[in-house]
Amino acid sequence: MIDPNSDRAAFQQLADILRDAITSGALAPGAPVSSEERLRQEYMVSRTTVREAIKKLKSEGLVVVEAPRGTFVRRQPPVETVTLRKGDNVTARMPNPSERREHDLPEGIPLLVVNRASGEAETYAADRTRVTPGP
Amino acid sequence: MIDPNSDRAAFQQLADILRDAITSGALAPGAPVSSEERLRQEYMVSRTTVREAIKKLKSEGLVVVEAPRGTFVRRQPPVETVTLRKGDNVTARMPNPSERREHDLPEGIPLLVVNRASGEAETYAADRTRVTPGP
DNA sequence: TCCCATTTGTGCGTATGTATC
DNA sequence: GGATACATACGCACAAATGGG
Repeated sequence: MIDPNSDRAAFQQLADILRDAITSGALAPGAPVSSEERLRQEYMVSRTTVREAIKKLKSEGLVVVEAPRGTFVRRQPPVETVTLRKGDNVTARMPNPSERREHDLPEGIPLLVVNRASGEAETYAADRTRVTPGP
Repeated sequence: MIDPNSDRAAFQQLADILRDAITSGALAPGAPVSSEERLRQEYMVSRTTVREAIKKLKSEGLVVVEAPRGTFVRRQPPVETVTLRKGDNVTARMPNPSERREHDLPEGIPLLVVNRASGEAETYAADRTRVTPGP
């Protein structure tokens, strides 16, 4: 499963395996990912390697870690729509810690920034928001 | 500088210190961040702790690591504008590895996904793109 | 060209704390 | 209370790439 002699790092290979399982649906939203210890045994790597892989998936927004319950495939929350008016624009970036608290954002979820023509900026959790042009 | 007895983890405290330096402008875009070894000595923590802090800032899009040259404060690339038409919508998420390669995205930079009314989806590097409603 | 110091990447082990079950 | 599981933090080692002399 994992080739220590590959030029691709072991933790990357493990992340790839788990990512495939998630995106293919083999691991459904809400499903638990094997514990660090189980993954360590199954793939014959160190716990460090397992944790690096999990951290990668977390940064991609694919899993949430609920210590010490376990690691789970992210569920998709319902999406709300924000409407753009003329002169507005939208960008996205990663939130700072204060913004993460404010929006209750898990790691790996970007912030949608809506800059209104008035000069004010509104921020939204990207996993819960869709932006459309005004009617 | 770093309080080992604080309830805030050491690596978080270090990330906070470096983040402040960057957002305040004390560390300008393009400027090198001290090496892991220097930070380790300066703040009296392990290399693991330093690396956790750097990884945090990377996931926030604040720094780029150019091994083995060093770690640098991110420069802001020029921004291009994408126009939304009626029936389109925009979301954002973190890219998968293939998308990161395709757009040459550093870590910590989200992907802007423009879903056209036609059903096609376009993706853009969030740090180089601004989306506006059509005329 | 070659050597060397620097720096980051990766991986191992270990230990302690804390929250959940 | 005990077992499990994740968070944090320390140590060490080697590889690979860069840059200077």
